[in-house]
Parts: sequence; structure tokens; C-alpha cells
Amino acid sequence: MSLHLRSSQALRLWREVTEQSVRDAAPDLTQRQLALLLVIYLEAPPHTVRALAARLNVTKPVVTRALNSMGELMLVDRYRDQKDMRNVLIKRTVAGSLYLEGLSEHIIASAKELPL
Amino acid sequence: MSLHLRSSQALRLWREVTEQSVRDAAPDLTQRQLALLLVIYLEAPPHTVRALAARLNVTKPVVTRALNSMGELMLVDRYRDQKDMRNVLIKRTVAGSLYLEGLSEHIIASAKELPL
DNA sequence: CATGATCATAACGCTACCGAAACAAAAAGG
DNA sequence: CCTTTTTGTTTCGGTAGCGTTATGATCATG
Repeated sequence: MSLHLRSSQALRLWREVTEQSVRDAAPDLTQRQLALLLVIYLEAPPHTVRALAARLNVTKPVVTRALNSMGELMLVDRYRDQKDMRNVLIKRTVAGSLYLEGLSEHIIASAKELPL
Repeated sequence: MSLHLRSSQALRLWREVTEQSVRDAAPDLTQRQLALLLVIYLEAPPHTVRALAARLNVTKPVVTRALNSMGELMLVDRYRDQKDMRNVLIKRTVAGSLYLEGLSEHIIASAKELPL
């Protein structure tokens, strides 16, 4: 058995959560930054700039810049791969985990109150 | 009975849909623009700039600019209120409906394949 | 009808992101 | 070794969003 949503429910869910994010003026991530953050936290490491860029179909500078921005917000961390000093590996942070935890709570709460 | 999501499911759903939007390079709306679009299409008209700004907790120029951008993409339309010529009323478009229809299909498809 | 309030938009200076290309550092491989 | 390849970052010029403030148009009210 799978999770079944109707069209009106799907959009309503998206509206609730997106609207909440806007209203709260939470760290104003772009779509790309958010997508990146979710991949980093939901997929198994290691994550490199190159792999992330390929996965999201964006250029490497986009990833570098997104990591700069989210790094300042402490949402991610990065360090050189000691095995191959060309690589940069992206690490999760406590702040990043908390941020996504907050997001998931919003999603869950909104889903719970969707009309059937 | 209400729609219950677990934390991992919620974030996975968000990742799937956000990632898809990024990969497809669909009209690159900001969070604010998307929130605005969803309110316009899911809430009953009439919609004015002022009311939308208040609802999303943003300034009026933000709404005007978002309507400019989305207007160029044909996602929304606007015209003067004939009853009160100070007001601008926002209208839905075919392209906007199609865009949100695509979004909802993405959401539904992703939800359907969430692990239980 | 004139003055003040209420709309939406325009103007201004600023910041952040964009794609493309150039670059620096490290590894690979002849 | 010394070139070539790979990896990530920086730079460049350009675009688009931001908040604040000013403006123009319309309505309400004395």
C-alpha cells in the first residue's frame, strides 16, 4: 500500500509549507540550495562538489556558491578529502539537522490537517 | 482519519519534488513567488496586492515584483478593479493552471513511491 | 472641491545569484 | 619528471531580487 494524494491535497500541502517558510522568513534558501541540503542529509556520504553538481544538473560553481552560503548559515560544513586532496567532502552539521527537522515538522503538521 | 507522515517520509517527499524542479530547470520561481502563486490559485478570489502582501508577511513591492516576473511567464494576469480603480486584481491563467498541475503530479507521484 | 488617506508602482542603492571562462592544486600516467 | 586530466574555486559581466522611500492615481471626507 502506498501513500495516495489527490491533486487538491498535494497543492494544499505545498502551499501550507511554502507559505509558512515565507512567513517565518526562515533562512531564505533558494530552491537549489534546499535541494542540495536535502540530498546531503538524505543520501549516504561521501558527497563531493562534482557528484552533487551532476546529480542536480547544475554547474560546479553553483554548488560551490551554495555551499558558501549554507556554510555561513552553519547548515553544512566541508573539508578536504585526505585520501584525494582535490576532493572536498561535505559534512552535515547540528544546525542543518535542526533546520530539516523543523521543515519535516511543518510538513507533517500540514499533512495531518489536510481535508480528506 | 488524517494523513500521517513520518519524518523520513516527509523529507524524502520534499527532496524528490524539489530536486525534480531543480533538475528540470522549470521556471525558476523563488519561494515567495511559488507561495504567492499557490495562494492565488488555491484561495478564492478576488486577490489584491495589499491582501497578498499581508497574507505572506511581505511588503507590497515584493508582491508587485513577483507579479511582474510571473506575469512575463504568463503564470498570472492582472487588471484594474473597475469598482475601485486603486485596486489591482490578480487573475489566474491557463499557463499557471498547467504549471501547478504539473507540480501536483510530481508531488503525487513522489508520495506514491514513498517507502512505508 | 480640497485635503488627506489608501492603493499600487517606480526609483534607488545594494546584495546575491547566474553561466562561462579562467585558474590553482592535486593526481594520474606516459 | 612532465604533461594531461581531474577537481574545486575564483573572476567576470550581467541579471534579478531585496528593503526603503518617493510618486501617481484614486477614493473618502470634511
